[in-house]
Amino acid sequence: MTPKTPGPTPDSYDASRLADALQASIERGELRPGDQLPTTAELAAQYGVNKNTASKAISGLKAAGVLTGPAGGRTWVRVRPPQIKRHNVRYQREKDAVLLSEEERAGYGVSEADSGIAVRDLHEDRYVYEVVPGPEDVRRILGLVGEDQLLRRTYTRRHAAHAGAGCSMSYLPYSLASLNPDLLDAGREPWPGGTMHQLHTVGVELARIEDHVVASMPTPDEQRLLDIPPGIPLLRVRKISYSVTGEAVEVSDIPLPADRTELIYTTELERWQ
Amino acid sequence: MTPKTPGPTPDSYDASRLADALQASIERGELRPGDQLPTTAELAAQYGVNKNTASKAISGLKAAGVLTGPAGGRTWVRVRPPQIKRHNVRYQREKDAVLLSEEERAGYGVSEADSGIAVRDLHEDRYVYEVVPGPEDVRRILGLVGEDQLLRRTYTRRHAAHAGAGCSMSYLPYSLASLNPDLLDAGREPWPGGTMHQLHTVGVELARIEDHVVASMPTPDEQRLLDIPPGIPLLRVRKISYSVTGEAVEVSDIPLPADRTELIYTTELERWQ
DNA sequence: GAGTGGTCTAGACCACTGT
DNA sequence: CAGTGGTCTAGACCACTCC
Repeated sequence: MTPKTPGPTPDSYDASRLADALQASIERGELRPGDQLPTTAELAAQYGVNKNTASKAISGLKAAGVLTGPAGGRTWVRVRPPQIKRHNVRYQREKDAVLLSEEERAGYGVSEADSGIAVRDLHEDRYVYEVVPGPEDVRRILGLVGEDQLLRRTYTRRHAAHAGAGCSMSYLPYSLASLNPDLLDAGREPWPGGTMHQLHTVGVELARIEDHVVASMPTPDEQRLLDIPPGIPLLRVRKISYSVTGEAVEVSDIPLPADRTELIYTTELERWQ
Repeated sequence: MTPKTPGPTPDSYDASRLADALQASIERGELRPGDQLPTTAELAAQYGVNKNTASKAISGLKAAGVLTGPAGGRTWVRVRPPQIKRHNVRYQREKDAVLLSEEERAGYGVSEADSGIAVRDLHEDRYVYEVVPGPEDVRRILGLVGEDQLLRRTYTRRHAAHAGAGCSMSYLPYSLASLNPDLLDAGREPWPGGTMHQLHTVGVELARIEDHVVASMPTPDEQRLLDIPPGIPLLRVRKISYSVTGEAVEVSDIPLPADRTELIYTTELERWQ
């Protein structure tokens, strides 16, 4: 309708203006989670821009996790996943639980602790055990040399309602894990009591856990696996467990979608005097 | 040269192929950090695509932090900023330092600890002190009610060589900070010994520090302030300090560019028996 | 002022979804 | 099958930098 002024408008382009308008419309509640959007052609006509520009605005909002929908299908407002908090005090709790009875330990697992999806929700679990050389940086941390092998345990948990997924990858020195044949059997998962209890069965007590936290964008594979939109960063936690004798005995890599994760680390300080 | 087949090629578009080719060229060392790239027109001719498509590939790599350069100016390979590690054991060290002499404390500051840029590098510091009501969530954490005010201290550190910047924002209850008039004077920064020593001067000893870590994309303002490319996530650390009497006495918000930051949190576990 | 990066329109096409 | 989202080309234009 209005005559188009081609070229960029400083600090505010047609595409970003359309995106802002749509996002405001969502925040006002005119568009609710699950609602379908008009087609790109309709939006283009409605806002007086080219179909191409409307498409760019839509794909930007999809990347930001505001909208979702398959290419070729309709677009709708994304249902925001529930927030999850991951607190390091659970490391001490998990250690305390190791010495309890099996019933009391039930419900605990590498699964619950590391995937970031609560057990009470409907979900589908999957465990894959492999004996591999493993990545070089993990080998160095665990002090492996020559032909030493690693037991890699990949765990994925998928929500029944497509509301996201979680996963973790754990590395143990094969020489350590093989001391207890049960530890090599994926069929025995979920192991009651988690990794700390598994290590206990081969005579290892943990003294210290380090979390190394970085963030980066997900790879296309991770987008598929974790069911996250592109444009949402991934918090990557590398958990390294040290035994009381000082050596690293387990490395876990845990990718956590940043749009639903808060990490909380408490550091206790020694009192003066 | 080759006839173009329009439309998307599944899993690999012309734009992303060009981007991959350029990135591979950088990794092979043919293009070194600081080197200028051909113009978009030259790239388009060279790779047999439209100028428009070449532009899209370039802007994607700029967002990813691989390339950089102003709009309207030439594009060059970005110099990767040095990696920085931020370890929670420094909280205990900072507490230990509070009781030392002033000379021994020198070099310590809210600055060094929180900005993520080492003091030995050339830099320019800037402190802004304000008395404000502050955001609602911070007020709740610090237990403020009614007309209570906050002292907000904004600190920014900028590298001399344009190789990045750091910043942090600290909130103290005004009623607490005003017990020592020196704490209200931005001219006295950098304060030798950091925030923990400042709190010591008003009779507060810290017992516990919580770091709440999330990640999200930077706002346009933050891109400018922190000198980071869009498309690089931001690790956002909210540090909450608790006194020995159990109440929260300081809140610090520290945004850390994820392309140069690793957070390390050590959790010590109690021994069995 | 020429050169350059970035954005918009217009038209065409593809791979996919499913009112 | 039509409909839809996504991408490519071609041509035009603007704001910016500085070859």
